[in-house]
Amino acid sequence: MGKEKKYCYEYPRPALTTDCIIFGYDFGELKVLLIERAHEPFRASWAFPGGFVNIDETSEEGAVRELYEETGLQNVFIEQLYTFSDVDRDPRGRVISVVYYALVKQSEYKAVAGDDAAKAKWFSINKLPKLAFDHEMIFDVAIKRLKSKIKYQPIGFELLNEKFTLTELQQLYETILGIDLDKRNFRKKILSMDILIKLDEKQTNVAHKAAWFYKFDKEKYDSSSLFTLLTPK
Amino acid sequence: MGKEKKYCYEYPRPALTTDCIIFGYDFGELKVLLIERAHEPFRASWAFPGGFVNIDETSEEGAVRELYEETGLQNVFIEQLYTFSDVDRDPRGRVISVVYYALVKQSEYKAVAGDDAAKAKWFSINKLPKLAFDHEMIFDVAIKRLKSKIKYQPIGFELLNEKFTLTELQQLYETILGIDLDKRNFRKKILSMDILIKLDEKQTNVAHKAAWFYKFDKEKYDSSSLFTLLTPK
DNA sequence: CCAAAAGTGTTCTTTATACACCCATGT
DNA sequence: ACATGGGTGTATAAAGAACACTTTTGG
Repeated sequence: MGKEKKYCYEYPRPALTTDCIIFGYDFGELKVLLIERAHEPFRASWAFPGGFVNIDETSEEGAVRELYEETGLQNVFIEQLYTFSDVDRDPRGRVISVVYYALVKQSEYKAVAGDDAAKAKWFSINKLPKLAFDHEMIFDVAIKRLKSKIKYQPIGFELLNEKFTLTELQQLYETILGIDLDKRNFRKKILSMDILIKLDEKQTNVAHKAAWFYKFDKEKYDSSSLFTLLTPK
Repeated sequence: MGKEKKYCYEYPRPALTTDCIIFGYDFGELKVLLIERAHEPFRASWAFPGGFVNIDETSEEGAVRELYEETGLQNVFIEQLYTFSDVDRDPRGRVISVVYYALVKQSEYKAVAGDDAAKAKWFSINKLPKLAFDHEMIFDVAIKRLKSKIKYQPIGFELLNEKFTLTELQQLYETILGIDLDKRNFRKKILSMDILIKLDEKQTNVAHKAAWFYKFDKEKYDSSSLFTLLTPK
């Protein structure tokens, strides 16, 4: 009786799913969280977490829910990426997917691995396995968006801890953009934006001069307008 | 028999629609094309052209098809904007819409008014009527996207004729961005990008010095990387 | 000859880039 | 005392912004 087809319409309708590319950052590497699929199609393949959107929730609510169910993650930065609607993108039939991307703070990064419910695993974006469905295409769109977005919106903070050093922030930018940045110029620029708060706290137990911690000043950012970290090329 | 509900599924599915914000440019004004709705809900209200996506077409194909059916427009620049999925955005039930925006060349602008099939009408974006559904919200997203996009991608050309003068191009930018630009600086910048071809042709029958026509060099643009017309603020 | 828009360079200011040494801390 | 990464300033180059007059054309 679980297979009854009791929802009927005058015209055929596609199924609506949502997927989420979850970016994390660890040890100087940009990573994404993948789920090993338990069922056909693409059983045992890796895929971005996602699933069917309920009839009483928005696609974003669905993405947030699936994210929690499959990875245990909550309260992450999430934003709509693109809607994929190729007719043959899913062998089960017509399925369209509203895809989101999320950024996970380092403090929450570990939590995922500890979640026993899901077969979730972080992969460096340079060593991705073969992906299910059209998820390789989706990934390409996501990484491109992240690279371009980070240049003019301070979303980088979402991948670090609440408190971070300027060097950590710089390394994050270098990793995502794949380029080296000059330390003095980077600091000059990011500090001149006036969106960082220098905390009264330094690193401890480091075998070198301890760095000051900073945090992102969300209020100040929201009240200002956009900024640009790098001039677009 | 037209009302038979013969497409049945195990779980409820939202209906999938697509809408299209069509931007045009005329006499120094940025306009959008609206359709007067012939049926409930929102009968006699104005709305962006759109409709249900067929089961064998992508949302973009649906948008292109609806655009043609409702306005006669073909071969326009079109790009996905955002997917709207609020649970109560359509009184008929759960309907999600993958929304696109399109840019129409001036040479095709008139064609629309001549199409007798549709109750289509251009409205200045400063004098929009009340819109159906959540189309006011959709418009806000679209205009914001257009303003930000035009700063770093040469989509402005899609709103002019094949041949245009630099003054026309400048006025277009001024209209969309709502700011005045310096003539000499604008020309210096746009010409230095090397994406315009100066034609061997001038204006005729103008009561002032005739301006040279230019056209957009798509090949050169595609082979280069992004450019920036204005530094983001 | 008048009105209207086209076309054209230079100066100044702001922003970006390149670059090297001393400092604090743990081992 | 040494190895490690933290923190800082200045000079040069490039880009952006401000600004005014001459030219061409039709009426």
